[in-house]
Amino acid sequence: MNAPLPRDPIADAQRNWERHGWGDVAAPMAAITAIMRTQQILLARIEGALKPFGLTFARYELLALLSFARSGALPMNKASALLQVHPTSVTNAVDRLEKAGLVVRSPHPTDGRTTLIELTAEGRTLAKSATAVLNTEVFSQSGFADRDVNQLIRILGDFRRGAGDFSE
Amino acid sequence: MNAPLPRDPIADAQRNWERHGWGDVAAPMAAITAIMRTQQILLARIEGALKPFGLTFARYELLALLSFARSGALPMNKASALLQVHPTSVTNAVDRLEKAGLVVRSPHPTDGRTTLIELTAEGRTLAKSATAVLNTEVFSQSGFADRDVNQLIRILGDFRRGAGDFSE
DNA sequence: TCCAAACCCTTGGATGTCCTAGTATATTGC
DNA sequence: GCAATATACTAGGACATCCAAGGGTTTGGA
Repeated sequence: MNAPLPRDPIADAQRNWERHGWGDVAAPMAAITAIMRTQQILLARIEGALKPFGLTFARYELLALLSFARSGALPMNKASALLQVHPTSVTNAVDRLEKAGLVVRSPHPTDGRTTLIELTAEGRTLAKSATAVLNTEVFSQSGFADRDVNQLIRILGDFRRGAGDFSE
Repeated sequence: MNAPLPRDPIADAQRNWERHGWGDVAAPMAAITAIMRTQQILLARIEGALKPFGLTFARYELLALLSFARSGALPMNKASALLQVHPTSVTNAVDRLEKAGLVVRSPHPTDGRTTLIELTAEGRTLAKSATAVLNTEVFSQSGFADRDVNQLIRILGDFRRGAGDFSE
């Protein structure tokens, strides 16, 4: 989009932190800010790749999750837990996916409180195509060295475990 | 919020990718998904720490940026470039900060197109307090090991440079 | 048995991000 | 000098996320 900046703004921020007497937390501040910016860049790439399918990342994630479920269906609360987003975000995504004919809501057979989300044939097909494009256009050219990918998986895995995401 | 999941959902996704014949991109997919989730966790912590100040992270970042500017003022387009967000996002943040009396818009002395954002005394004080809290409550207990922090800075720095953020 | 507590999903509201367009001001080039 | 192009900011709209609250369904203990 924009021309590259002459200097790394996050490295500058780190120097500012040090200069103002917060040297002991300047590095974690910089790491966290870098994660924020990296997420923003990656999300933009992903959304760009999904746009031709009329999907956003949030909706794609839900489709992909369903496509890996044995029956192609999951309770909404389970989807919320696995995607680690607020239940209302799932409601929102399902509303739009349903309107697009990619999923259907159906009542849970034994628990009246629960709603199942089910992939339609069209939804399953679209998920497959979108995954192929994401894989070839985004994930296969992530811009991370192979060694670094494994480092990231390990470091962020430790972090997420520490944050209480999973106990494994 | 929620109880920890029994297993890491991202590791599961990685296995699903491999099982479906996308083994060559399963690792980058997992790393990218982990970045997304980590960002979400960190953002929630930061927003929580800033809430008592009536600030969001977006608004805090702008205040912090201004507080490091020599004159305590910056053109909006410069802020947009340094924070690496869309100009309309800066407009939005400035609207709210101005309404809260933390910054003021003023015309650029020589360029009629440009608007300067300037910290008020109150804004400068609040930025200082908020920074202190963020440092002690979030950055100093990031949950990353020191070694990992440096790894992250290096890996994500390489990535951002490769993505065209800066040329340095 | 029966009511309170727990759980599930949805609605409505606040924010943030981006995109597209529109208005105003500068710069460029002929 | 003036028209065409580039820049800067803002208005309006689409989406996503979270929180708070409300209504229906289950569960569990008195």
